[in-house]
Formats: sequence, C-alpha cells, structure tokens
Amino acid sequence: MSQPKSAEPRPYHHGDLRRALVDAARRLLEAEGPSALSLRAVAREAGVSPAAPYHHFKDKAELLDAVAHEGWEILGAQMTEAKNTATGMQQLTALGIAYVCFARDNPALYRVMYDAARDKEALPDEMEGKSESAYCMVRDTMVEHGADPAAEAHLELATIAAWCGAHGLAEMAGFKQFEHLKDELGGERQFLEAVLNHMGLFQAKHSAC
Amino acid sequence: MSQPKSAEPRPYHHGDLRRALVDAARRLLEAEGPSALSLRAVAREAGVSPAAPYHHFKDKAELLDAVAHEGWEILGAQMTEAKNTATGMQQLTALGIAYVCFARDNPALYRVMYDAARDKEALPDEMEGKSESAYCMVRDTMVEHGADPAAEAHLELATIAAWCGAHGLAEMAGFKQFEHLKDELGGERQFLEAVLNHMGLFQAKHSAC
DNA sequence: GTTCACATCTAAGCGCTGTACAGATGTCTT
DNA sequence: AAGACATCTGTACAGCGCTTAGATGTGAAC
Repeated sequence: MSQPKSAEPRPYHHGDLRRALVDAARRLLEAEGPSALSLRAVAREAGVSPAAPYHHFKDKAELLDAVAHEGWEILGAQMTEAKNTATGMQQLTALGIAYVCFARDNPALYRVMYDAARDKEALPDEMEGKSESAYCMVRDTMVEHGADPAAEAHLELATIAAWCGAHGLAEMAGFKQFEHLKDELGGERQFLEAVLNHMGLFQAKHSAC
Repeated sequence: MSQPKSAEPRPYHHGDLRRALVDAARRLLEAEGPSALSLRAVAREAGVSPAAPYHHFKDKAELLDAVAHEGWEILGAQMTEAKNTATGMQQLTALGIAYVCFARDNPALYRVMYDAARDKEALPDEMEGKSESAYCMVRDTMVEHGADPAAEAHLELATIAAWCGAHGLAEMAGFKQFEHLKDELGGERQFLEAVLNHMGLFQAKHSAC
C-alpha cells in the first residue's frame, strides 16, 4: 500500500488524469483533426475543468509532446513488426513502407509529432541511442545488410537521407496532384513503393567511398 | 483615369490594403515567427482595424495563402537563378541546394507554405504546368540531362522522389541532432550537399526502368 | 456640382482560446 | 482526529477569428 513517494505521481481524485488526458487528446485528434485539439476541448473530453490539465502538464505544448511521444512509440512498434515480417534485403524496403503507411493511416497524429519536432528543432531525444527507436532501426538494418558500420559519417548520412526521403513522401503522398499517378500504377501502395524504389535509399547498398 | 472596372479592384482609402497586409504579414513572420502571425496582429502592423482584412480575404487562411503564394514565387526565382549559374549535370544538384537553402533562410515562410499545402492536401495549383514553377523546373532539368520524356510515369516518379527528398531534408536540416555531423563535414553547406548526394536524386540519370 | 451607389473601413460584440490564481476537496501521514 | 498536501474547480483576463451594423470616403451619373 505504501509505495516510495519517489515513484510515479500516484493517482488521486481522478485515478490517473494524465493518462486520461493523453487518451482524450488522441480520441479528439482522430475524431476531429488537429485543429480541434485545444486544451479546453481535451479537458472537456476527459470530464474535468479547463485548469485541471495544468497540474500534469506545464502548458499545452507539453501535453502535445506526450501525445507525440506515444506516436513515436507506435511508429517504432509498427516498423519493428514490418521488419520482422520481411527477410534479407527487403527489410529496408519494408521499413520505408511501414513508415509511410503509418503517416497515411494516422495523419493527424503524424502532424502533431512533427509539429512538436519543428518547434523544438529536434527529433525526440529517445530517437538517439535507443535501439527500438524508429530512427536507429533504419541505421541498424542498413548495417545488417552490408553497410560498413566503421564508416560512421557515411552510415549516418545514408540513414538521414533515407529518413528525409520517407518523411517527404509521407507528407506528399496525400496530395491531390498525385492521384492520377496512383491510378496509373494500380493503387496507393504501388505508388508508394515506386517512389521509395526511385529513391534507392531503402535498398541495401555496400559501403562505398 | 477611367479604367474598366473589371480590372483589379482599385485602391480606395488606404491605397492598396491587400498588398499592405501581405507585406505586414511577411514582416511579422520574419520578426516574430509563425506563432505570432494572427490576423489581428497583421491588421495592427498595417495600421487598420481588426475587421478591415475581411474585405480583402475571406478568412485568415486566405491571407496565409497569399503569403505562401509569394513564398513559392520567391523559391521559383531562386531556383531559376541557381540553375542558370550552374552548367550541365550540376544543374540538378544546384536546384536541390537552392531548395534547401531557401528553407533554411526562410524557415517561417517555408512553414507557412507547407502548412497551407497540408491543409489543402495539395501543392499550389500553379505548381502544375507553369514552367517557371519550382516543381516543373526539376522535371524539365531532368529531361535536359538525359531522362526520357517519353517514359512519363518514370519521369514523374523521379521528380516526386527528388522533391520528397529535398523537402525532407529541408525540414530536418535544422534539427539539433545533426549539428555534430555538420561540424565533422566542415559546415552546413557540406552537410546538405552530402545528404543530397546520398539521395542520388539530384544527379542526372539516363532513363532505365 | 450635386447626388447617388458602392467599395472601404471602424466599432462593438460573440464565443472561443491559453493561462493564472484563489480556494475548495479529497487523500495520506501522523 | 488533525494537519499537510496533491489535486481539482471557479473565476477571471487578454487575445484570438469572425460577424454585424454603421460611418466614411470615392467615382460615376445627372
């Protein structure tokens, strides 16, 4: 019953309002889009007063950070799964596809994730180092399939290039201008694969230069 | 003195409030960043009442569209200039560098441009067709340097891939995680070129399939 | 040159937002 | 039983996008 108070702040009145707020935010995000995601609306959705969130988040940006954090975790999980269902060289392609599909299936969440990143001018800290992060997974997979881990700068550039390509495609894929191409190629999935292939960034390369 | 009234709406009281508002918005954007760009602030900056802009723009989004439009024009001009100062195969690289440098030098404007695009789920209409648009310039330059204009889908995929890569890099280049790489490579410019080279999208390729 | 139609701009106001603060309420410790 | 304290509410403020009604300047018609 008595836990050390240094542990996570125990739920009091509400149970776990912090969790409830993040969940409410994600519900709103999916139902109404990013523009409807006001702090007050989140509080309403969670059934508390407009001031209640301030006991769990410094400001609105910190709440959105928490939402974005969950987004990165889900993305990492989906990419892990995609990697495991592919073999050999195709693992890299699978990672790229999984990334872009995540953005397509969760456009509002993806937007919150990068809005937070742009404001901080940085990807979330956990992206560095933690091997289950989406970013490191791309790098590690490149090493597994031929990239030379000793050529550090080269490896990192390749990872960044791939990441940039995937992010660019993720943002552009929904644009109306490309609809006719999707039709010509036989569907969205084919379109995404075709562009990724064109980048050549998601196929294993042996280190050069 | 008497012009056909079908021409552009003549300036009345203010002179040309529409122009003044767009200019004020760009001034605010540069000075205070995107978050300070409220309709009321723009009106204040232009010295008119908060309701005045509504006689020239349907809503705030339409004002931002006008700002974004100017952004695309400036980007197109800078890319044209970059292309003309390079020769042969290096024109494509020059285009990529010019694109990313524009985003680096005008981060707030670049953000407004793509915020508008994301909301509309489309790049601005002028990007299609008009040969001086940034997008078509990339495509045309690819054709000039070896791409087969007959292989339409292939050419368009190559253009999209390049565009996605450049946009991704433009958004990521400012992130703190990459600062150490910039130092290692001898500066930001070297970093940008290295990533673009890694993409391989901005070097002329002969059509293949 | 006066009048009239109309484009332009202002003043005031609505409902919303993010955030601050004071005080009420529930929970744990003693 | 009492005190300490995290938690939540009520209220308030300035700023936001946007609407409406009315004032004001302008070019055209007579």
